Amino acid sequence: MVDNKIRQLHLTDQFNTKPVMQTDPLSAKFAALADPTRRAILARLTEGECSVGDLAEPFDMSLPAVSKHLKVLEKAGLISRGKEAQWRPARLEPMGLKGMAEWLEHYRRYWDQSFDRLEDYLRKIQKGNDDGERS
Amino acid sequence: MVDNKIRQLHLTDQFNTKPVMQTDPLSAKFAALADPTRRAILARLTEGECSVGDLAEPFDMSLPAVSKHLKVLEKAGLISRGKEAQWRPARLEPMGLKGMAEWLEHYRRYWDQSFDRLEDYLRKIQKGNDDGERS
DNA sequence: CTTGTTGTCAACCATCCGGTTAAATAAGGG
DNA sequence: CCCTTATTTAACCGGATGGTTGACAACAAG
Repeated sequence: MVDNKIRQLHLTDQFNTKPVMQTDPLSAKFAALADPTRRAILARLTEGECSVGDLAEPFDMSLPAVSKHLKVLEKAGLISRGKEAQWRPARLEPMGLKGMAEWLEHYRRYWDQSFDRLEDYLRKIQKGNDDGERS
Repeated sequence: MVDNKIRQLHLTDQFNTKPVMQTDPLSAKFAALADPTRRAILARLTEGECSVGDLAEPFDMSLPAVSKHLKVLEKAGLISRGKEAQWRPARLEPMGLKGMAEWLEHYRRYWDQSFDRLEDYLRKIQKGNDDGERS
């Protein structure tokens, strides 16, 4: 009970980003999009480059929070940041989503092409496959 | 100022699936894929229905861990589970990825179509857009 | 040089996440 | 019945995540 509180005394979040952390690029992209705020930010950026303050305005959320979201998106390669006087405008990184799109494309046949017939087919060969493997 | 935090304590992970937790379906799907193990499980399932034990075998990981991953994938609607004697085989849910594919499709033009020309274009209109908005 | 605006950094906090081990459940087969 | 096999549940642990507040850096303009 008490040890829970003591355990992490001098390691704060920004500090311990260094020790661990080797996320592959694809995971980083998926993780970045697994948050509605960040998806909304991306959507907003399709309308054009935008300052942090303007991005933060529609979200009931502090500025640092938005700043963190932007950092996540940037690390994932989905946006890039500029520097214009005291503004750090964010813009969409056009190729950012390509990796995911390619990954998804690999699975396209499972929903897209005549999937009702395919679904039957899948269940059939699946039955056949692992009946032999287990025992 | 912001009191939208319910903040309950003393709830362990399986138990507190009930109190809070209102993840939208799209976030759940992206989050589910933001883990290489789960993506590998999906890949494996394209080869056919598979038992938990067989799924766990290539990953140096305990059985409960795999079971949890499967639960995440199931909640995200990416797989479904069967019941065959004492086995609970998992199979790919063909329509599971469709939502994400549609979301991504919405951004397709940002990387796909003659993007080098488009990139220029983007930066241009972005500059123009928010010069007027701020100040 | 001071002041206001914009944004980040640092520390903190509660919850979530991905793993563990140990125990419980489910089903089949002597 | 008991035993074995397959899987889930429970409790726990440490790091990651998403938010907060407060301090500070950078720049523009009086």
